[in-house]
Amino acid sequence: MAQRAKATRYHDLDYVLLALIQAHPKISGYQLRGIINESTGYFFHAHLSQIYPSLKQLTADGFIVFDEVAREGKPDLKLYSITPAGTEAVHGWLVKPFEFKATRENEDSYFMKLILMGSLELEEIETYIDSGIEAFGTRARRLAAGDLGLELDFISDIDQLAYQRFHAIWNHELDFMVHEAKARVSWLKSLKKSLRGVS
Amino acid sequence: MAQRAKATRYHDLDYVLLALIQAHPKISGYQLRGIINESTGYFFHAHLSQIYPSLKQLTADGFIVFDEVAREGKPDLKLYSITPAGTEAVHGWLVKPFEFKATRENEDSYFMKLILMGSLELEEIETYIDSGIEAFGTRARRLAAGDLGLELDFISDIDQLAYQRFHAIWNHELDFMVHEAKARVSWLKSLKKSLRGVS
DNA sequence: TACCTCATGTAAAGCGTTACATGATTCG
DNA sequence: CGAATCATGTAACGCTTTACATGAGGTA
Repeated sequence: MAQRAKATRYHDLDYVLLALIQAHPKISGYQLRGIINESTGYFFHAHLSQIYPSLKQLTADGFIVFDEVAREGKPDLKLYSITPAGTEAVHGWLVKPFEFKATRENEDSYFMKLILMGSLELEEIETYIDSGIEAFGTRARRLAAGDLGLELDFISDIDQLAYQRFHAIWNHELDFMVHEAKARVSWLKSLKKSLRGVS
Repeated sequence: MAQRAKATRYHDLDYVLLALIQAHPKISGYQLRGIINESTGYFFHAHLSQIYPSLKQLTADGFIVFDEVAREGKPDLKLYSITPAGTEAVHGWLVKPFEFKATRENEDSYFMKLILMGSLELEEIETYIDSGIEAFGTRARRLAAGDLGLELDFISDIDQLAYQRFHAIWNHELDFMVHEAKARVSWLKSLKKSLRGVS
């Protein structure tokens, strides 16, 4: 029985690295961390101790290759570039329909992925944006309808003033979430227009 | 040499549980999960396998106590209530100045904590809100000034159209982040007014 | 002199998710 | 009849963060 290597499970980090290497060939792991944490750090961040093993794996899988630059008294500098297999892998990830969940991390993943889509076809980007318009629109409608979100029923046995304050804060928070979801929809719509202007 | 127990490190979950038990005495771990995941789930969520050990620890530390309700063929129902020591602990956590960082998780922690502040004094809540107004205001100003945020310098060696698309998306994203930070400031300001109306 | 940046990497500790164990009742 | 909800808890697994190891050069 042929021994097949245990299938590697790729994470967002793997694809983010692949996309960044594609946008900027001959880049080091250290530089990649800089870009991830400075430019996309609000949505996504990674440590070198995650990046190095990931690059190792991606190299072993033939998605990237590196040139080694010897430097005196310092560890060799490894400058990575993407391979055709790597290009295919990122593309596959980018066009794979996004799975929406009602959490902040999930929404941030959506925006992270969008940031990396510059080299796709316009149609592909628009399909992705449309999926976001639908998801955030649905969310805004549900929140506004009170189907989900903040409920105060559980508060009991505390004084009336505290109850009213909880109420004021939670209601306000709910309004804000609705507002935010709506703002995202209109943001995505205006991005679509901008991209049409570019093509 | 007296053997001192290794100091327990408390996490946000511990305080969230404490605050929710305070707002709703005689509550079970299972019910707490429901409240956390349904009402605050967008900002914060927890599994039962985290909640049960946390409640155990909080009980051992004297912050909460429970009544055991026997049920036929089912595990005993444990209904928790907060102790004076527990009340003091949550209060200390709530009034401890919030440490702002430039990540989404950190911002969500800020809003999570705010949600639990209903039983504080108005002044304490306002101090907390003011710290948020300052932090998000500074963030909005910095982003708008281009001091931090998205930089495209790293993109190279790719075709002109892709570059322009990256540019369009990233600039748009930056605008959105500025907008969002400003929206938070005005949201916090209007919350302050609402709370004054309640007192 | 002490610290930060560059540059690669491994090891251990900590935290979060999934799976397991048990079992009654209700809903589709 | 299977799945979900209620209800408590432990164990294993996996991912994330911090610490360690090495070392040059520049800055405060």
